[in-house]
Amino acid sequence: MSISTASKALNNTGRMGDETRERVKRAAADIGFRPNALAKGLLSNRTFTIGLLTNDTYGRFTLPVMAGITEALVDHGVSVFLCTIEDDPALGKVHVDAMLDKHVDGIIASGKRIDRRLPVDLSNLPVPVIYAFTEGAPGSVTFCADDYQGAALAAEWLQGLGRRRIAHVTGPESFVSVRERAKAYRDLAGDGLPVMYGTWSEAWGHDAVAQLWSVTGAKPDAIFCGNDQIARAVVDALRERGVRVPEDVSVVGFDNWEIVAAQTRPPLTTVDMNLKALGREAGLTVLALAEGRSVEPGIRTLPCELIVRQSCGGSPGR
Amino acid sequence: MSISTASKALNNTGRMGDETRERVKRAAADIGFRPNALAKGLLSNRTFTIGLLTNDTYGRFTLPVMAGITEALVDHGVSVFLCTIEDDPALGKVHVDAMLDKHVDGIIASGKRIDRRLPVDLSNLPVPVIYAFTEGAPGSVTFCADDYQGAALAAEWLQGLGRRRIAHVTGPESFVSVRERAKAYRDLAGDGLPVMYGTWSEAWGHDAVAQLWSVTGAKPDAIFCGNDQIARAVVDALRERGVRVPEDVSVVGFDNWEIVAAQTRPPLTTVDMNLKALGREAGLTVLALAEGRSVEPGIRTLPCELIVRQSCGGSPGR
DNA sequence: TCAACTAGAGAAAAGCTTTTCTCAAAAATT
DNA sequence: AATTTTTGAGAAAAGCTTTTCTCTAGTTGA
Repeated sequence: MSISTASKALNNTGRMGDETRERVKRAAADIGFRPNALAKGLLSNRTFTIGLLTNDTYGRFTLPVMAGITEALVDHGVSVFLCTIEDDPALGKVHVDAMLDKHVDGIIASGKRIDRRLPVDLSNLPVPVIYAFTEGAPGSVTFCADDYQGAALAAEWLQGLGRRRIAHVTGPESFVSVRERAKAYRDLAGDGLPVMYGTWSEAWGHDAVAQLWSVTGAKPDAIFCGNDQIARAVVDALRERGVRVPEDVSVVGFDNWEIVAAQTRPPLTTVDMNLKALGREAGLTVLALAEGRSVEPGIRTLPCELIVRQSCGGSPGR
Repeated sequence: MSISTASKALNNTGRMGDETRERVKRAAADIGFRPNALAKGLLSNRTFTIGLLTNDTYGRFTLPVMAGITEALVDHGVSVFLCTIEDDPALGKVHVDAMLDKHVDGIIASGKRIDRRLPVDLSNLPVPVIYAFTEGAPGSVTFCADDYQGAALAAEWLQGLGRRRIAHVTGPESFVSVRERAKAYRDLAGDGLPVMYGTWSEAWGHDAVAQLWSVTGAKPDAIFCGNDQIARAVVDALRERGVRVPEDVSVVGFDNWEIVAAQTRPPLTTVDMNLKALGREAGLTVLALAEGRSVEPGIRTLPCELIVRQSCGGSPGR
């Protein structure tokens, strides 16, 4: 039995007797034969391997993205190198070089905010690069969540519940996401209340509540928070003041970070950016590029989703 | 110029004139030549690639371990496939098969508790397997944190601060880690107070405080918690009751999960399991095995470390 | 001046698959 | 029965490096 015949039998290519083909397959199964992906890759220029580059050390955003990528690609036999670079250009280069040496089929760059680049040059690489939840190079394919739509979802939900004096306590104005969310808030629910910019910390959530409740006059009946950590602190601060959530004030978070949103009392109604779906899209896109299919460049915005828990009142159906 | 001469020049092997060697190197640098790792791997049976298998979807434990592995191995040119399998044996097999096809140099299995196996058979694999923060097969190399020592660290710290009535609020007794920590607590500080087993949730932390403060008589002057989430809830519950932390009661957590420990008010003094160091050791060990060096099998226990913040009083120097 | 070495460079094989080409034998056609 | 066609299988090359072996030309010593 020649090697080439065996190869053809296993790949269902070439022409040969059914009996021979079956015999080869059985024998291969018997000895537990596994084709060497290295040899295959050497020949086909496909390694069924991609690299995921990120500077999100905690994995807050990258892990869901990664889960999506893996979910989409595992069926295609693709494995993922995860490379965490801590805003260190040298480390970034080392990892990218290692990935290129290993002939990854493509690279997905990810991060922790959509208006910052990774500290590494990914232009003119011999493999396709796509960006997910990080700023992409001009002319590249970039996936990100629709902050405006997500914030609108929150604002509309609060209004649908009858809330009229809605405050917005959010992160630093330097973030594009913050500005987008604030814009949606102002367009839909910003009736006179100024947006309160701060930091992404619980401390800021406490502070903000203190500020809101220190002034005389009507208090907000809802607070839309820039992320779940702020929302959690807001809920805690309100409770400490004897303000009931959700009876007196509804609170909405952003991110749907289970670990925070579900542990808050009451659990947070919050906006989910669908990072897993984003990862899936990114994975399928990089695969398409790796296979030579052409993909329209540009920024693809994926819709957010409102996860209804108990911090607003209302129920999933409204 | 022949290919073999070039190869020898670049690898500093063979004998040839210095001038020739330099010329080759310069030319290689000029055209940006990168040796193909696939071809190299085909020949040497080393791919400089390892797989990290885990069922810890949130990455709470796996990400620090991964960071350690990467840190230790990136200098050796090793890249890491991260495969998250959600307690799904079929998915596990798919990932392991994909890794074997790609001829990883080794596999590190990790998880979210040290007394559970991953739902996938890693025995009799053609590559070395080592276990980090998950239960290993008999005769394997396993790394884990020293729960007893870590808990002892906490207990001794509290005693050193003059605390005498120390309570222990922890997770489910079914966890080996819980039992180990409770043992250390009882050996060192369990003067009559029963260990309070519960769940790994903030709700349980609140409950436990309610229980402790509902009985008449002397209250604890310190609470050693089984993880940071419980500790956080304990601190919150105490504050809500008007009990001052750390003046009236000292609280110690476990895990040093920054996201929780640092956001708690006051920030938590807590036990760090040094998962990054654990990852480093695991990485170096799997590399050693891949290189054919022999490694003593058994369970390697790495010491924990106390991270002093403000929930106990005291200062890093005591 | 000739023999024996040595230095430097190239040729070839190995590692594992897939694919294309070739070839022999069997089947079908005239 | 002879020729063409089809079928099944093997040989060889390609993909990229490294390593071992071979060979030529130049050098050294007698």
